[in-house]
Amino acid sequence: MSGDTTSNSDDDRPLASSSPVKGVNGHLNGKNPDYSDVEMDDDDGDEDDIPLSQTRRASVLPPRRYLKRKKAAVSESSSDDDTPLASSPPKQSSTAVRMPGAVVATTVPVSVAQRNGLKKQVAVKEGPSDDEESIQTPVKKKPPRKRVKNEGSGAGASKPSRKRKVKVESDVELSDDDDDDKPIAKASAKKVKNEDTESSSEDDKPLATPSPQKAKDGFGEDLSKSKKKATKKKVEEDKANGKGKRKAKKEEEDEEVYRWWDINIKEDNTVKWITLEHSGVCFPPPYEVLPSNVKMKYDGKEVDLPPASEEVAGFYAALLETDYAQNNTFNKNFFEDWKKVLENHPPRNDVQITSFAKCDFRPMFEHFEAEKARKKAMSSAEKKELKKKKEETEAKYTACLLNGRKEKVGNFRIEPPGLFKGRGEHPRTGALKFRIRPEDITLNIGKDAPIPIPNMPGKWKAVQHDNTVTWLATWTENVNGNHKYVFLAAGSSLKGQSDMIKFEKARELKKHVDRIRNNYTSDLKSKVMAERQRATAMYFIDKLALRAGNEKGEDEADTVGCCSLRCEHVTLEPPHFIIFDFLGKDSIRYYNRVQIDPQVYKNIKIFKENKDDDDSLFDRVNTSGLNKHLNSEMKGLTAKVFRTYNASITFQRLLDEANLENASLQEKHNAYNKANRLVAILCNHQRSVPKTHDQSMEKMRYKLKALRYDRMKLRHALFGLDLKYKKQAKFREDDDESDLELDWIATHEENLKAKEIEKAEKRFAKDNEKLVEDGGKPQKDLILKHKIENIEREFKQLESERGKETATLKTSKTAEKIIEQIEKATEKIKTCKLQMMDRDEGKEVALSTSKINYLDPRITASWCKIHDVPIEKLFSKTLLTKFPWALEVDEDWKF
DNA sequence: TTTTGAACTTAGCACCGCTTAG
DNA sequence: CTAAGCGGTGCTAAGTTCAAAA
Repeated sequence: MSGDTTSNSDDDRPLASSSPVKGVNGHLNGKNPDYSDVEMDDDDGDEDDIPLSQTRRASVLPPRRYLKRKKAAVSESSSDDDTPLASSPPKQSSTAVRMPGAVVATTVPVSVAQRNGLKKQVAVKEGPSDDEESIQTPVKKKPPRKRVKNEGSGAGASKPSRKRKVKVESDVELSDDDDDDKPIAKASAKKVKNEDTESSSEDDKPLATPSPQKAKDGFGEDLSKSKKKATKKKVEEDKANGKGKRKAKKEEEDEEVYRWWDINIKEDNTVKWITLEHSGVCFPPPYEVLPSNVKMKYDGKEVDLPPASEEVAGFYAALLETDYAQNNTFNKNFFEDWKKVLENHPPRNDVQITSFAKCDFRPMFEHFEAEKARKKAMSSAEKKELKKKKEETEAKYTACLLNGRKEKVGNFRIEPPGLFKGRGEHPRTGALKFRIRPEDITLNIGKDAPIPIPNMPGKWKAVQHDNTVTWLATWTENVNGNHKYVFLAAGSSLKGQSDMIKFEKARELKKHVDRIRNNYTSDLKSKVMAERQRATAMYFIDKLALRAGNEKGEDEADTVGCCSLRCEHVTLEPPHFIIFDFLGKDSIRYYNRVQIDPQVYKNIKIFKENKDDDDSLFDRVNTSGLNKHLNSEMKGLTAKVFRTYNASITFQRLLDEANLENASLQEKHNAYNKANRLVAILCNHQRSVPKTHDQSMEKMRYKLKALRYDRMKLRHALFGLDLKYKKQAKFREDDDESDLELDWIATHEENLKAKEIEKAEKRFAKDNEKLVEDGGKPQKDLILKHKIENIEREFKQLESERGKETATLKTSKTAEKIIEQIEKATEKIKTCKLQMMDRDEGKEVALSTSKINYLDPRITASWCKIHDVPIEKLFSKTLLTKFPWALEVDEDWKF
């Protein structure tokens, strides 16, 4: 651990971010210390023009950002003195960094008009290539982008999305034709049944399943072909050496496995399916009114709510004991929306509800709790029965028919109504999420497929047949106007294919990454502001795996990513450190202090000059421009590919680096998890510390101490046998024991005694039971008493030995035996310590996110083969079904 | 252009059922 | 056998990306 800063600034690997530690704070601050230094190594004196363009200050900011930031507990650290750069612009910048051409600009707040004038100067000044960009004005008007998506209810029925040009059949055929001589056809809908070998399936391109495959399978090009061969070979091998058997068996269970990965996947798969049949979506059951004795109170009086408003009240009541109920925004939004419902469905007993504070939802809450308890208390048979019923009603929704093959559907259950649970400081959190009806839902389904009947009264909003998209149903959620979709499950071929394409794209980046890095490294010194900023942003995206960072609207939580970073989110610390502190996706805090390239350091300093805290750091960069540029570096490259690439390549490297010669299974597993964890830290995948964490740490600490105690006793006993051992270093008291205070020992021995006694009593009782059962009579109580007395005596003895270096063991042993035990104890202590550290370090790191989304599963699969680890140890069942395409790689496969 | 829309991936958390320690 | 603790899953929010609309 530790590695706070960046021990490894090796150029080509992501900086290990210091774990998401909180505190740290080693900000040296002080006023711009060594500027000279920074300047120094700058061979190109091109600074001057940069700041210039920089000077315009934003100004247009909606004040809210500012306020908001202030609140956001995040940036406490970076108070005034740490940020010498940002705060008082003119003062420093003008003096410290002198830039001839720019003086005017920097010292004087520049108006638009001036800017234009300046621009000219600037351009001239630094060499020929100055371009428009460097001058351009309105830096940062933050687009008051307000997405007023709203009530999706509008009429605008569904025109078959106007997405990418919808390629249609003709197109399909086309691609078919040209790119394959032969194999495609055969490859197409090959259903591999258990024993079905290649040879046989070779020719029976089953027309049964609509020949569709052709359309989309068929990858492209070189790569695909060789790859396919490889896979095939592999399969044969497996069969040969017996693994085949296992596989065959598995497949038997699944009936047919569609091995789409044996077929070439086209990168351009605009057409997603040829035929599609499904049963639509499953609506939640209607609201059931509460028993008449359960009523909320208003101002102490019971309120008789009609179902509609009772339901909403219930949504809130259920959350009474959660943090949501402590959140003012949440309460406000809920109450406002609830009042709207109340207007149309007022209490039947004429209570006027106007004050949130007077509402008492407790009775409802308690009723829910009771219900929960009741459910929990049901016999397991009843539970099973219930579960079975549910499964039956849902059965038809769980799968669909895609190109004639059965595929699992993902989220076929329509989200029940409730209160919107926005994360972080979401302005809309707590708002009422309406019940979705068929009228809200657009279905997407094959032309010839029967149109499903909704399981609640109503008619679909629309039914379309767009085979260029993968969703089965969609609706617009009322709170934020976001679109929701029903997609296939993660294990489906469609998802699998795009997953595989994703990782292949990331692997492709390997071939270009050196070049791209060279390019942006030299762009770090570009005279064009926009390029310089872009290069700097790319540096962060690459080295730190930051997200792209789109602009966000006013009615969303204030979170940022790379492009949307504001000055307040980064603090420079001489000589070459930067501290990031901002809220990212899901309002998860990203805190990282890292050493950065001196040029980047210098750039950031420049970018921050003359800006306010709430001004955009990269005012000339946005995600679409960035991605456009990335795409020009490599086809299909976007910011997120870097995350995938860096996560996977790092993972591969870490695994390769681990020395696992004759390691135990457990050790291998640990090594794997460690690599996984480092990646998770890189990607800042956090989780909230488990509620029981402190407690379980405490337990482990105690256990550790107890182990130390045991070893101490053993040592003492050894000395009792022969003092010569006392001289040997390995039996000397080590630090481990130094914290065994007498107090603690006393308590511990007390505990041990209590346990012993309890055990004795239990055994006594049990023995008696047995005796009675066998027709005998129970032992006398006296026996137990004796036993207990014995124990007491034992512990008296221990007590007398406290603080002394003597010990009597219960059973006398030889020195060898004791030594052996000591060694064992030492080992145990070590393991326990490791376990503790592991647990503690991992308490806020979520491993699963990277496993599911960022780590190429083939890395794991091949690693398992190399190290003979059953993959089930590392991949859960869902992961295994998600990655069937990855499990067959051979062991020399590398990301 | 810039903004909005659409579609798809990525994310953390609550809850549940299965182990596992006791 | 029971309670606790844990990983796995379902849920749905919150991102990214690309392309059409304004």
